[in-house]
Amino acid sequence: MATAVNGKPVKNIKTLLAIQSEVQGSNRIALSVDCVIFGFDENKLKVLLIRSDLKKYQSRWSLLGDLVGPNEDLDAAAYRILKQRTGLDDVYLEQVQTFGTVNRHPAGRVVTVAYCSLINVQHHKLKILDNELHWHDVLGVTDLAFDHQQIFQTCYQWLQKRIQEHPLGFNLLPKKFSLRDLQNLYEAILDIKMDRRNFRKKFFTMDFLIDIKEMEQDVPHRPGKLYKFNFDKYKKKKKKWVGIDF
Amino acid sequence: MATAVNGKPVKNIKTLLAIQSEVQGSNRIALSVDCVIFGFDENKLKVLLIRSDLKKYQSRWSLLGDLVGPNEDLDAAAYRILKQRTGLDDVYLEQVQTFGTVNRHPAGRVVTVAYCSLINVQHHKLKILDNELHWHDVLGVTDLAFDHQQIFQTCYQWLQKRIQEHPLGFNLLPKKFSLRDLQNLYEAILDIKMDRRNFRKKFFTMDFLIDIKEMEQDVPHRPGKLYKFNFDKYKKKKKKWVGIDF
DNA sequence: TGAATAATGTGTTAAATTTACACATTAAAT
DNA sequence: ATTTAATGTGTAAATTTAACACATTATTCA
Repeated sequence: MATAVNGKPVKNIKTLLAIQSEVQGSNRIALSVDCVIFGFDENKLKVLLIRSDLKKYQSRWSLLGDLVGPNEDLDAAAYRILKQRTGLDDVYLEQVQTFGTVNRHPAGRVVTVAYCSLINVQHHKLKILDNELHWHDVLGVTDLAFDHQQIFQTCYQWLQKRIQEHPLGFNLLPKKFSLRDLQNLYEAILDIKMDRRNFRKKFFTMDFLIDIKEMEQDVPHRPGKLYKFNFDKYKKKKKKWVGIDF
Repeated sequence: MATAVNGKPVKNIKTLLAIQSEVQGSNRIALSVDCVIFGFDENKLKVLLIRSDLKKYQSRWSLLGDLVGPNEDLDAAAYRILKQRTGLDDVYLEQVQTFGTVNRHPAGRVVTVAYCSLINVQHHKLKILDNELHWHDVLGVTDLAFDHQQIFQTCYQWLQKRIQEHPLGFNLLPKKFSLRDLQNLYEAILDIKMDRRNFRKKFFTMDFLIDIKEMEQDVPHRPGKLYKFNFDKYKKKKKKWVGIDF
C-alpha cells in the first residue's frame, strides 16, 4: 500500500497509525477460501462437492469453503478446510486464483481464494459426510452454486496444465504403481487417449522412475512391473524451461 | 462457503440471514492489491516502484498498492491503481497470486492480491511522480518493503514463464516493430541471449507476424523490416497444448 | 492340459522440431 | 569508395515426437 487509500490520494506523509486506522476501519471485506479437491478413482477424475447451505441455492452443489479467520494464514485456512471436511492432512495443496467480483456471493461482499488439491480416493476414505459430501465425476459437474462453476472450471484447466509441467500425479497413486496406473491417471485428468508405447518412452527418458523389482498382484492378466517416483532426483534436476510457444 | 464458519462447524442448516451476519461481522480482513508494473526501455526490463509511506520502511522501495474498496471489483481495483499511479488504462493486466500471511504487513492484517502489467516506457510517459515513482532496472531490485521482494520475485518469474506461452510482449512494443526489437524484448525479460536466426525462424513459423512493407527509420545501420502482430489470427489459433515435460 | 484372452514389454521408422553454425546484402558513416 | 554494423537467408546434424507391429506373460476357461 502507498499514498492512496481506497481511491483517495493522500498528499502528506502518512504515519503508521494513520494507515492502521484505515486497515482497521471500514475498508474490510469478508475473505473465504474455496477448495477444489480432485481425486482419482476407477480411472476417473472426481471432485468433492457438498450441498450449499443457502436455501436459495438449496439444490445446488458447491465447493468446500469457509471464511478465513482474522488471525489465520491464508494457506492455513485452506489446509484447515481440507482437514475439517475430509479428515486429511499432509496432502498437496496449491493456490490457484482469487475471485473478487462484488456481487459474486449472495450473502454480501466475499472475496474468495481458490485452492486445489489432489488426493487418492481409494487410500483416503472420507470420514465426514455432512451436507452430502461425496465424489462427483468431473465431466458431469454443472450448475454449481454461486460462481462455483467458474471457479471449478478455472481449477480444472489449471490442473490439466499443471500436471503436464509438474509431477503432481504421483500424489494420487500409491507409492508403488504400474505404468498403466500412471497412464490411466493422465488420460483421466487430460480427458484424452495416449499411445501406450510413447507414453512409456516419455517417462523412461525422463528417468525419474525407479524399478522396484516387484510385480502387480491379483490382476486378471499379465502383471506389470511396479515403480516408485524419484522425488529427490526430480528436485535436483528441475530444469529451466525456455521455448517460445503460443 | 458451507457448514463451517471460521473453523467452527455448524450442524444445523443456516439461513441466508445467519451467513450474512458472519459476512458482515468481525470476520473481515483488509484486502489490498499490489501492482507489479513492468516496462521495457533501452533494451532493459524495468519495474515501477515508489517510496513506502511507512516511516519504519521509509528508505525502502515498494510496489504500487492500495486497499480494495467495499464495493469495488478486485480487477477494477488493480486498474484503478495503475491509472492513479501512471495515468494509463487500456493496458494488459493480470492477476498473479494472493499473499495472505498474517504478519506480512506492519499495519495489521492485510491480504494482498498481486497483479502484473507490461507497458511501453517510451510510449507511455509517467504523468504522476509522487513518492519518487520511477522505473528501476529489475536486475537491481533488492530489499523492498514488507514482503514486496517476495511478491516481486513471484511476479518476475511468472512473467518469464508467461511470455513464452502468450504473446504478451507485443504490448510492450510499438505497433510497428522490427524483429530485432522483438528479440531484444525476449532477451531482456528472460535474461538470456538467443540465436538471431533461430529466433526469426521461430516467429515466422508461428505465422502471426504481418509484413507491413515498411522499413526502420533513422537507424545507424541497415534498416530492418517492420511487422505487426496479428492478434485476430492468434485468437483463432489458440492451440491446446499437450506435452508432458518436467 | 492347452487354447483363447488380455494385458505387458520392446522396437523401428518417418516426420517434425530444435540447435548450431556461415555467408551474402544493405544502408550509414567515414 | 571503403569500412562498418547491422539485416536477411539457408543448410545440416541432432533431438524429439508420432505412428505403428509383434513377441511375451499370466490368467481364464473349455
